[in-house]
Amino acid sequence: MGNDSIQQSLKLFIVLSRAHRSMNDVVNKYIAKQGLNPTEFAVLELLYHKGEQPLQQIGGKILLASGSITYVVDKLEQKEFLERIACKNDRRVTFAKITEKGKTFIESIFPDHEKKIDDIMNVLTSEEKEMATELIKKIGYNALDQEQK
Amino acid sequence: MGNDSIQQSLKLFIVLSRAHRSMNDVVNKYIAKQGLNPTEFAVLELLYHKGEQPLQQIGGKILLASGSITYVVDKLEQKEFLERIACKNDRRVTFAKITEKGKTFIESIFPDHEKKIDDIMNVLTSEEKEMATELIKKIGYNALDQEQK
DNA sequence: TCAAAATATCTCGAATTCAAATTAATTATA
DNA sequence: TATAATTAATTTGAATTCGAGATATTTTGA
Repeated sequence: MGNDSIQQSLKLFIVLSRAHRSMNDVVNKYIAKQGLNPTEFAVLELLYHKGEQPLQQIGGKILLASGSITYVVDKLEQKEFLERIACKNDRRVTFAKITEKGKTFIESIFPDHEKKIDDIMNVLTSEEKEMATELIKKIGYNALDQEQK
Repeated sequence: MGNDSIQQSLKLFIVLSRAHRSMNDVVNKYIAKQGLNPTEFAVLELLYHKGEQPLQQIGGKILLASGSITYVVDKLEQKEFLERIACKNDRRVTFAKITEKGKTFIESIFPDHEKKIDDIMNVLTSEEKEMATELIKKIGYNALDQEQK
């Protein structure tokens, strides 16, 4: 009945939470082994794939508070994986740009990173992955809607 | 091909991550409105449903480092939602036990909390929820296995 | 055109989380 | 027993993350 439906929902909530945690633990463990924390990796990946970005936009894309960006970018700059570049037109803005050293680094770890994720997901058939993606997407969009309210 | 399969896996990974985030944002926002942080809520819920627990076991069940437990339990004790009780047999151990005030509090917010989750999940039919649960469970277990390696 | 208000961006300090060190108890063995 | 080694539990301090404030720019309207 209506009550069963709630129980189903709660169970799905818990299962999704646990899966996400386990999944992330695997990925983060590998990233940590490379000497990065998950946020640093996310920023570096973004700069590698999308090119140089204003700090502000980095925050928007990986959903990070602006204060955290300063800190993460500091770290990556110390490691010489990126450089800060002042914007000429707008003195409020600073760009972050991946360095050659950073590029080389990420290219050395990315294949294994993808393999880890594929190893996790390949417990499902191609059709199952398709279906899971669709169902979870619905949940995600609906949650976003609920958030507005 | 093999390459498509990887793309499928990566996509599923991202979709699951985003859904988890949106879902949690909804739930956490409600919890924050009640003056708790997510960890505090998790601890209180555990004590409410499972009875008094040694601090150590709280950490095990909600996957929290022992140092974090001390902090969270301090907070909840200040709010008078739980009390520390020394163990008689083993002087190393401290129990956390929910107080009447804590019980009353959680009973006042739990129905709405469950409703939020149900609202999110009910974008799926009962059959879809069943299927999503099974698929995600597989992913979660497999990730746990990968973690061992 | 200039001043005030609104907007955008970044950094600093507070809050949260975690890892390492500390303390206590148990077990093994001399 | 008594001592040392192992195991268990907690707290302290460091690392990370976030929210509020400081600074720079743009826009509005007098």
